[in-house]
Amino acid sequence: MSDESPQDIYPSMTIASEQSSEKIEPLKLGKRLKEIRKSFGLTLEEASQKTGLARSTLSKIENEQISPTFQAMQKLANGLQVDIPQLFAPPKQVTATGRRDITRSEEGKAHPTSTYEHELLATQLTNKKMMPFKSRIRARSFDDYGDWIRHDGEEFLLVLQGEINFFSEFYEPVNLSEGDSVYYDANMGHMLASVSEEDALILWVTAS
Amino acid sequence: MSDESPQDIYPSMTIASEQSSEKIEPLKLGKRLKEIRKSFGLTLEEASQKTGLARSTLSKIENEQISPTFQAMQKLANGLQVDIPQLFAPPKQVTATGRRDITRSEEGKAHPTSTYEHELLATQLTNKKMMPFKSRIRARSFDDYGDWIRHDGEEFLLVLQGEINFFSEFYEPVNLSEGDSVYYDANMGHMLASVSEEDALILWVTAS
DNA sequence: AACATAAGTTTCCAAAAGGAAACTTTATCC
DNA sequence: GGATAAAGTTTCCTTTTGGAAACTTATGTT
Repeated sequence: MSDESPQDIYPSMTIASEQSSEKIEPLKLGKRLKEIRKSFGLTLEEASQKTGLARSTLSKIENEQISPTFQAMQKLANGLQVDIPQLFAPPKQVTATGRRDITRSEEGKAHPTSTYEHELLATQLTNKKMMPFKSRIRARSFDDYGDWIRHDGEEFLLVLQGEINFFSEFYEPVNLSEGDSVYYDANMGHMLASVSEEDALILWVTAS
Repeated sequence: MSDESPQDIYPSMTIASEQSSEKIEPLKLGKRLKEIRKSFGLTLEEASQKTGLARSTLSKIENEQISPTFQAMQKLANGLQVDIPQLFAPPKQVTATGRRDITRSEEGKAHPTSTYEHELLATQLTNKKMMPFKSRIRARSFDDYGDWIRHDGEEFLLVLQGEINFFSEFYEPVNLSEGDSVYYDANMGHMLASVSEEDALILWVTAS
């Protein structure tokens, strides 16, 4: 489409390819924490308020002058709303350098079935970690499907328009209206139906 | 154990309204550590040798009399040959089997900054592959940010309301209106600003 | 430029963690 | 059961962390 490839503009984008074998991870927690804080656009003071740790303590952790206690890390994870494991995630290699794909409203790839009508998004990019698409929900009841839908990975779903019933194998059906969302394990049988007369419109994103 | 349905595991899955967002995870690290040590059939003395931590220290950690430092946890993970996230994983179900989390409109965890206002979704589930949240974009120009936002993983973004400018390091800025979406490598510097008078509302999902 | 203000760092001290050894409990002989 | 050895806990003390405030470095603003 209209998007030029980044390489053309910045051909020498340097991606550090750290190919160290199995070493004792230094695990730059401090650096990592700083990244996270910055990515939220927080100052030390703001982070301090959210986590309940002193400004000075955060500074020292970030600069690796001290090693936070478990309790401190709990406060960090809690206050900054990241999973604790995320704090430990080793600095990942960047495989996909500077890519993006824009999909204009109504321009996705259609993919109609009797119950859904999928509009795949960001189809220009392959090998993505996530697969986003919008769907128009035609189904009106459980019976419109043969069986549970079930596949690998996790799924996130947000209602864009209308109102749906979200059925799932291990739970009671739930009613979701515009703006509501669900996150679930897609191996668990699931299924959607529009509640109202109109078709419902939803966005969902899968990752496996 | 295997035919336990999620209801048993998550009996009080509150669909209606999960109010108390102020729960600091208990995360019985001590108990967990003891389990791991026992599962290897190690005594405190042996574990001490493997980890380099004193017998007494291990005992105190297991009995939650002290909270280990990050360094201590590295030694633990290293000596016992488990990765750190595993130390935090709940004892039984390690992966997200048959789980789900519903977030009602406007009920996410607020996370305001001067430029964004994040509403985190599905916060009940940890260790997710994706992290979804809605944001109100306050920023009106590039200058409202100090620098590019940049972090690990990939990001998907959909405009729910309003109109935004999507700036990114290697491309020209793009205008996105309601229904438009972008998928991009989050390591590439990026940044958003609302175009119109009103704040814009977007959904985004990150995966790393 | 000088000034004012905010962000980040360092200092100093109270509080908590880590280690050596003493102590208590549990298991294993006879 | 009593003696013995091993496993685990507690005590005591040193080292390190965490917080308040002082200090230094950036970022405006006039």
